[in-house]
Amino acid sequence: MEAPSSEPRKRRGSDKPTLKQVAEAAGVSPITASRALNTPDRVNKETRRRVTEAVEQLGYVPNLIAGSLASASSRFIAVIVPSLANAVFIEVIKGLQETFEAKGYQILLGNTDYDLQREHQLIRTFLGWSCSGLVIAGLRHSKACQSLLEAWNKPIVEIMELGKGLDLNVGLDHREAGACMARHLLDRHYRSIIYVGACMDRDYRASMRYEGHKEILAKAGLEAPMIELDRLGSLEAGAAALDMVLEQYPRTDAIHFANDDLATGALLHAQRLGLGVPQDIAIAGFNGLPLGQQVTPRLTTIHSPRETMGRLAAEQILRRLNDEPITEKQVNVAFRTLIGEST
Amino acid sequence: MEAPSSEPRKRRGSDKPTLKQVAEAAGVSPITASRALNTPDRVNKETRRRVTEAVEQLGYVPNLIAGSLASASSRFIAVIVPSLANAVFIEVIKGLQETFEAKGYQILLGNTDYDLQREHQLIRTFLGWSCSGLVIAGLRHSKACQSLLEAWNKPIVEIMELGKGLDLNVGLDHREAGACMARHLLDRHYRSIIYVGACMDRDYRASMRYEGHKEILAKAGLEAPMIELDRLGSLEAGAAALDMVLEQYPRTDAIHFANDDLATGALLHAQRLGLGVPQDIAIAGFNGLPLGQQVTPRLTTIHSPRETMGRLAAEQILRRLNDEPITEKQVNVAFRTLIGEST
DNA sequence: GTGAAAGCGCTAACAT
DNA sequence: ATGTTAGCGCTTTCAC
Repeated sequence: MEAPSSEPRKRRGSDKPTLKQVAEAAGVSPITASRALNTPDRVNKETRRRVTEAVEQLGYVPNLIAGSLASASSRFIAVIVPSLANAVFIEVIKGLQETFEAKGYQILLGNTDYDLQREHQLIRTFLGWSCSGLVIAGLRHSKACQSLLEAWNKPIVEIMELGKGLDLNVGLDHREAGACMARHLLDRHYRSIIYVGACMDRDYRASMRYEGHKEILAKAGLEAPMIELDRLGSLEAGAAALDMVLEQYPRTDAIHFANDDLATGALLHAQRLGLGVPQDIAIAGFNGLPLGQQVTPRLTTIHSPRETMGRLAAEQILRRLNDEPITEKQVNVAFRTLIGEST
Repeated sequence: MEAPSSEPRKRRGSDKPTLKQVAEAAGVSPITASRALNTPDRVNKETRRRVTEAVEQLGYVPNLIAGSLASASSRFIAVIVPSLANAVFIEVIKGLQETFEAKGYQILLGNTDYDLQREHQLIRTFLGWSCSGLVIAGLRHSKACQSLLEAWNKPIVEIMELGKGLDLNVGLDHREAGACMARHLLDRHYRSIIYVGACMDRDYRASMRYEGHKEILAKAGLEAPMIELDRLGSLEAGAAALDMVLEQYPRTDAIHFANDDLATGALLHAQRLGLGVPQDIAIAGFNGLPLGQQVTPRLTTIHSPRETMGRLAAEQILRRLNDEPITEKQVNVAFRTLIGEST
């Protein structure tokens, strides 16, 4: 028993082994143990062996939090998206995750639910984790967000849409994509073309595509009517949208949907109604999801390289973190038109 | 200018304001500032106001890493899944994410790619972040993993399949699900029934369903042939599988697919081939994805409540973290049979 | 190649 | 309700 003198207070909660204990077991100082684990080349081979052995024997797991505090960097990458319900963002995340994980970075995923307030909150939290970089969907943020990020001198990539942003940018030209599809529909001699979007205040990239669409139709001297659904894109919503179009614009010969979910839903619904696609009505989408390529007729759509976008964004960040030169701060991700039999 | 005496070395890299500076600006001690932010009720209203004001004015963002180190807890939840390519896991993650985010926990997502080695590595890393809890897909882990987790006394939930595991469990009874669909097919008087799975060494839950399927057919005195594809489930793979079945087992009258992707792919392909579903061949799936409910004929399948599973798993962890009683360590998530016109 | 000392920014423990 | 002190476990800085 110890003498009952006034002992200094202690508060180590967990009994997990620390680097200090590993060092003791290996007969070296903590800093050497640290080097043996983090920069093995700068340590004598024999020393290294003894440390590794002590690690094994004690079942030591490095406390990454302590390491991050001491080194003021965390190997976290903040990723902020507006929704997890949308397959598009999921695939982007997949590309990011794979690229970052391979380089030893851990993603911190945040979901704003299309709420700029929430976005700001998330960013504050993530900055608190001393992230090494940030990937965020979209170029539109709240004022507060904007200034928070401007003051933050770590790499930032804004993805999905093309444009000058805070730092780096990887995205596609939605206006041009919309125009591209409109041109295709005109080429096929459709003249009563309607655009159908869903919650375009949130999914404002869909309205960018509509702008491109409208512009092309205007050049051809055509009106560009638009229907906006008040719920997010889904097969069900697409089916409902077709009904609306048939009722409100019975003379329509082609529908340009804001995404493949809507378009495919409409296509399948047309079959249930006994309507011929494209004879009675042509249908086009956007995204190039596998689904649209498996239905008959195959959906005409524009393929957006989502996973690639994630990968490219991650590579840009990694380049910055490794002090490699960045040739272009703005990366225009090409899209590809998939012509099916639905138009 | 200071006297050129031997100053103690300093190393504050970033110039971000610290809690200490906030405290100074507010004219209180750091710990009071800390309390004003973390436990506002334990601080005088006026003091709180001054602190908040200082925070605003300095643009202070709390250093969560330092806080975690000091308090030995991080509000991180580790989530480990075998794949991000599979819609099933995405929806589970969605349920987890929403529930945890609402309570101020941050998910740390790890993807094993069905590699147990990788799983072990991820768990080691995540333990290093002092996670408050862990959610992991599946009951099968490597020996090393198992002992690492047994020694870790924080809440763990193993999800997807039902069974006694390390700690808590939220899952469904795959054997019973497979049996259930087999019974349905027998009720509909199909007798040449084949099971089609994909990479069932990885997706071993599909083979559990096959076991249930086989058992029921055996009771009816029927063989239960099985085809296993060597690539993961997808619409394309389902289409290819249908071709294989037609060639290898031409007398088949029903196919029980391991998942909806395969089943729907086969269903759409049958239409391309001019085969009647279910007259020429019946098709059943598993998962209850929206897709299968939008094709004609609608797919007969079993709906697994994936997002709910995520939510329930999160709630179990939260209960543990809040020291609330856990009534059942094992939660059997009910599935629902969706009878379409494809069988 | 190795080590001693001094912090990283915050909070638990123990006062008052 | 507020303050003082002593860490949390690691890495940086500087010295040998």
